[in-house]
Amino acid sequence: MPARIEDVAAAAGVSMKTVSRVFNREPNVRERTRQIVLQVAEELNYRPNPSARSLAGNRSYQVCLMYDNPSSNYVMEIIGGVLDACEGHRYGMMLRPLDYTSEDHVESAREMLAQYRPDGLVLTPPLTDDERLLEVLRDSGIPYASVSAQSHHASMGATLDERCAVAEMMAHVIALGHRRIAHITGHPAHGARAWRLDGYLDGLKQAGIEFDSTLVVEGEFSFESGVAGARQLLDGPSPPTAIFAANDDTACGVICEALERGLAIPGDLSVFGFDDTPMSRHVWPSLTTIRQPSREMGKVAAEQLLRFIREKVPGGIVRIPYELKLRRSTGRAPG
Amino acid sequence: MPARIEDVAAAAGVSMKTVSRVFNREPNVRERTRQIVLQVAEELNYRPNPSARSLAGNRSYQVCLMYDNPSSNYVMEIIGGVLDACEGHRYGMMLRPLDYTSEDHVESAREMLAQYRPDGLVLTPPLTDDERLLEVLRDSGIPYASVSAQSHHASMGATLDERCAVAEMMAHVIALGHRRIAHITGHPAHGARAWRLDGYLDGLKQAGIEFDSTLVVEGEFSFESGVAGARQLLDGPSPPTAIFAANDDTACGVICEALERGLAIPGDLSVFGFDDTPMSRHVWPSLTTIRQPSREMGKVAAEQLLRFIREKVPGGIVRIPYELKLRRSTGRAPG
DNA sequence: CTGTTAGCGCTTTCAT
DNA sequence: ATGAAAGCGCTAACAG
Repeated sequence: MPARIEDVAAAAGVSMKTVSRVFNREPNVRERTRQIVLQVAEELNYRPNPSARSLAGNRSYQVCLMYDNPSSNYVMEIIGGVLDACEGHRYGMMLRPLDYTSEDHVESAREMLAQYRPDGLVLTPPLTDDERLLEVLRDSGIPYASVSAQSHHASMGATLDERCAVAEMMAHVIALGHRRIAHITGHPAHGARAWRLDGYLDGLKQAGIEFDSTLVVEGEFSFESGVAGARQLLDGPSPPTAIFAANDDTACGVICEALERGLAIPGDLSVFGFDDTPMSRHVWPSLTTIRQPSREMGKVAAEQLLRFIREKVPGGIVRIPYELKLRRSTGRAPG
Repeated sequence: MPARIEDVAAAAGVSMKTVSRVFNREPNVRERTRQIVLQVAEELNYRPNPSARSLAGNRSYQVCLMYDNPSSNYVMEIIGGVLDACEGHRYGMMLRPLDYTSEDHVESAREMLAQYRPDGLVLTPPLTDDERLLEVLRDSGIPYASVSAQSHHASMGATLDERCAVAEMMAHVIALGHRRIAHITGHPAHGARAWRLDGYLDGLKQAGIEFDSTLVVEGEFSFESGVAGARQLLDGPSPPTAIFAANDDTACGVICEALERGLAIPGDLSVFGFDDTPMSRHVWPSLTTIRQPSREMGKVAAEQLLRFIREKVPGGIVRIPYELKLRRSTGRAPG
């Protein structure tokens, strides 16, 4: 049987409450007393019982990560970040996959809240933009932090200036001589679709290149939409010399379709994506992309949340820096 | 405030214990009583409090998934499977990433067990083969199930006959006319290294092809080891016409290196991998590989574990079927 | 088949 | 700065 708080209290010659104070880092414990308690606890190999703590404290000491699997890599990075943040706070993490296209996903979220009572939530895109879900969360009074947070949807989280990042990458590609640059957009349910599209438009405008609507085709952040988009663009009357795919999956679809047609990359066509997934280094040619430090963002979001839970100080939205990754899929414009 | 078991008992005109029986699907409750309890609970929107349940029942109602991130996709699949299994049992899942190369990973595991007291564990490779870790688990008395279970390491879990799968794939490639087939092995810490190598040897033997040790080079399940292995093999005096890479990551490295040298795939070189990761469909040319239904395996392993936890019936090791995925990276041998 | 009683190990509240 | 007492909401053990 593991040692209980009572055992530690007895052995240290103090009350249970004092031991509790020490373990919860509460004030009003003499340093000397604290030392004794910690040492005795160590000797007895004491670990607070999480269930008892939760029950008595009326908190679950659990944070819930809700996601709608956009990509495994992305979610695993976020998971890692959230776990990192939880570590230091003696908090656990629970996972809740949600399919935002399903009719009852909001109901399912509500049910989860009722059953498991997490003390807070971390949300990833596109759930961060799901108004019906956010409404339920706000009604429930459970605090949440967003990865990829926008101030009108969340009060805390981590964010990245995707628009600015894309504009910067556009400038780079334009400097390589490209003028006909196409864009395959992201999925409409994601806020990122608009931010990345805006960055594309900004890039054109800043270079004084006129917008050509035939160079923008709809995608959905998938490999398949990259293949389809590339087909549409490359079959057009005057095809682009460069394609900005809204994420790396889409970019891989573009690369496949281009190679399939015998085009050289980047000789005939430059391609760039967004996310810097591991795959972007593992395809041929390696993919120029924009690095989004997802793990860091997950960690920061969770930290904002935990700070709020524990200290009731409203955590804000933290801006995380991006990074351009220039690889082999982009090069000088042909001709 | 949410309804408590006491409220339900009062409203239903029964004792707390009867309500408890109903919610825990225990026997000895008249069907009529059961109905009433369930209806009243529904009306009061009652949800059992997990902490109270754990505390009183001296169980955490949590399963811990331990992994040493071989690949995000793999882990996410397993997570999905374990969550699927937990769903029906009102169990939660906690995550414990472990780095088996770190000196203190066993200690860290022990600490986790002491703090969070999961009722059972699900292990993924290569932790399934980590004798020091397994010893700690057996000492602790906490049951565990393995994904990719071997009977001498685990008493329950899910397994897949990798050896047989590889041999079957070898037969296919040999039927395409290949004789000089190389192998880039997996990481030595994984049991899979040996199983897949054995399958390769079986394949050669069954076709009466003599084993050539210069055609086997060491890898480690990484993209980079694929690149390095391909270099070594293709630079040799009489290079192979086909390469079996121990997993898809490695195979991608092989493909990249081959394309880099201007080789046509599968015209000059056939390549095949193992795992059927999403990437295998998203590279060019698409990759011939062996499908391992990881999610299903995670689910089955967790189910075996949960059955054991709840009913004390020793779960066994369940064999899961594999599937050959013939894609574009393999073709007739040149010449 | 159903109920009663006594905790589980901690935190809360209030007293000192 | 520290402690005593009273629960948190449930299940275990036993009684009927």
